[in-house]
Amino acid sequence: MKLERPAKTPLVNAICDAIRKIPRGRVSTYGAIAAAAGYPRCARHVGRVLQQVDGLPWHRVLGSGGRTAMPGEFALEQRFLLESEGVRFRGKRVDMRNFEHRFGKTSRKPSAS
DNA sequence: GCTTTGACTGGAA
DNA sequence: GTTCCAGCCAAAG
Repeated sequence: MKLERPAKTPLVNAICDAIRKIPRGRVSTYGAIAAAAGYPRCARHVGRVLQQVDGLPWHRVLGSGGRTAMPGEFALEQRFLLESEGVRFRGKRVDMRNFEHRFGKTSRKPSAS
């Protein structure tokens, strides 16, 4: 099966790939995805890619600090999907404190400091 | 090739 | 604690 790749540019392709790396039950931020894709200053484009490219877990993508930038209904849809994956919420925001995915970095525990 | 826009970010009110 | 303003960067028209 071929994965849809409407990415005409490496930016879209990189962001698309980065989002696919997010495991289930985990979330990430636009800035983190953009940075993982190689464009740390292009967080805005991450959101644009999510709309252009379908098949991506857009519900796993949040704004900085877990703040959602979307309209109400989309936020509810997103929240429902995340809860289905086991992601907990902290009031109106996602508990990124423990559910933020790290690209390339092994989420190792602070054994020593 | 220039202009407009955008599912963002971070800081200040 | 949340909401508003201004800045950044690349893609689309």
